[in-house]
Amino acid sequence: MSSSGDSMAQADDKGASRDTGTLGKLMVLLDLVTHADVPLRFTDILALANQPRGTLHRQLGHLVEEGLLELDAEGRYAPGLRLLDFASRSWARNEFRLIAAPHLAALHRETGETVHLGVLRGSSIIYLDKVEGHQPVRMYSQIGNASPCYCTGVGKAALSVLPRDKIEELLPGLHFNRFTSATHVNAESLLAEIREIAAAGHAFDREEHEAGIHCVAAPIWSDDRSFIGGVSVTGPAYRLSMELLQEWVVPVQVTARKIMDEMRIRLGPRR
Amino acid sequence: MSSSGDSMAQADDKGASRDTGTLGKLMVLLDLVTHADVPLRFTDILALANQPRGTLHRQLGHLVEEGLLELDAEGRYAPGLRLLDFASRSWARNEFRLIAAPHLAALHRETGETVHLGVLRGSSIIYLDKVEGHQPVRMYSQIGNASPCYCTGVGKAALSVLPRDKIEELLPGLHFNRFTSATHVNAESLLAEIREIAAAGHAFDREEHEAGIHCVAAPIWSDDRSFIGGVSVTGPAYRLSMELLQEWVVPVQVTARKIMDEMRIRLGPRR
DNA sequence: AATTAAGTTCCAAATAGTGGAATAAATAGC
DNA sequence: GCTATTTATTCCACTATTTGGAACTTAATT
Repeated sequence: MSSSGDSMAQADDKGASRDTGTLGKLMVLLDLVTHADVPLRFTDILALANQPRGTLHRQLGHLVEEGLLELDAEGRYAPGLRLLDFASRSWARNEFRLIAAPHLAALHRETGETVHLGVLRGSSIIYLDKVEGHQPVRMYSQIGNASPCYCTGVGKAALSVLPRDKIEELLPGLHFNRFTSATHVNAESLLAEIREIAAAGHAFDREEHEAGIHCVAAPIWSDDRSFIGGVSVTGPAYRLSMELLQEWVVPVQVTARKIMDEMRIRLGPRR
Repeated sequence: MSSSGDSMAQADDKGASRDTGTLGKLMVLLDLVTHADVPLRFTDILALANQPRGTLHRQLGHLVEEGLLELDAEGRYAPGLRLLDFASRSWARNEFRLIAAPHLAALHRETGETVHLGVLRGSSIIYLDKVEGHQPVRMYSQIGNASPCYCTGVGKAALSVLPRDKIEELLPGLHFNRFTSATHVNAESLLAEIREIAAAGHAFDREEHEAGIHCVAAPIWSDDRSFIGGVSVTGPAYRLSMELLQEWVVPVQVTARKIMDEMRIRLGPRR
């Protein structure tokens, strides 16, 4: 549940809003309401969205009518459940996840720790799958979550295989949020580590996103780098010592390799 | 995984499209692409959407740019991963689910079978949670899925507490899809069973949606009936005999009752 | 190389969105 | 219980976006 409230994991570039006309304006609103962690009243949204009252009112009305937002009896707006239906289909059909699933399970068996699969979207990592120990997992608590790329193992691994020009496009747009004392807070230190990761072929996260959580990750990419993600093994710092993290480097890399090999076969080599 | 491909679980009423202007048109497209079970090419969508080429092209472009759809190198459109981020937030914050979760777990412990929690949205049941045995659940395979109301235990239980006028609004819009030989295929037989269910306070599903699957469900509703859902225990027909189903009726009803009581406390009595 | 199909761009006309202001409804204060 | 104040909703002349037919470009096929 904890990491669910990461105050701001920008799902994509912010500033220069994309030119998607009416849709773009509505998506900004949807983002605003879904990223808040309590239902918002009309006036709250009015303040955040700076738009004229009339306009905002109609826009919210449309979003509600489409089931993307829900309006309760007390006049508060919350994310709508239609989003779940869309998402379940998006997830069920995702080819990358389907290919990776058995390899994640194998890695989980080998390490006994939680395994994550993530994809780079804009400057965020979207978690696509998770294999966790023992009890039934509250999956939505992690899957689908967008987390920043600069403070997660998968994120930093992904950045390490991003072409130079794409990195330079992305860096200026980052808003560094100091989650812990170990979080990167500027592009320079991040870039320096990215270079080390690129050379080593694996990334660590030592309590950069969440206190007490360690992680080791390896990147996954398509030949043309149009697709970039990563796989990681995560666990509590007291259990995943530096020695143990080091020990999982190869298994994680091997898993990433196997997934990439299978992608090349199933999705064709060029991409 | 199986029920994930239910060819058509209409997420809401079809025919008379709601008046949500530009957004409505785009949502129809998004629905179209997410409900297909393979990625669609431009021409495929052109045929399904009957819209002019130019218009469709721009609309798809906007959806892609916003991350709601993804366009691969071969020119095929698939659901976008941004949908996952929205959904994970929608799910994580859903109060009904949060309230129900411990009661579902208790029911699972008592019965040892799979427990589902669903909400009525339009003429579909959207599954909000699932507690399943043993191994880590592939949650998205069921959670978030929209299934028809007329052939699921939760769906029929929900209909049984829907006010008369709402039922009559809903029935004509239903498209009965014969999933098995036991599926209701017309409003009359459905309505007759709904009345029995209303009197009894519980619903059975005996292989109406999926062959070999039995289920017993009880409705959950807010005082003003603005919110309607249900809880169910599901399992293979060979194990859940008619006798055993009968035996779970009370536990399922008690669970529903407890959830409703807690909703009244936490969300206020009127709704 | 020619032919067909698939995808992309263009722009005047039609439509839908905008935003300020007025109205209505709900809350709080007296 | 009435008034003041905050909050939410409706209205409509003005403006911006969407529309859709056709022309154009690119890729695949014969």
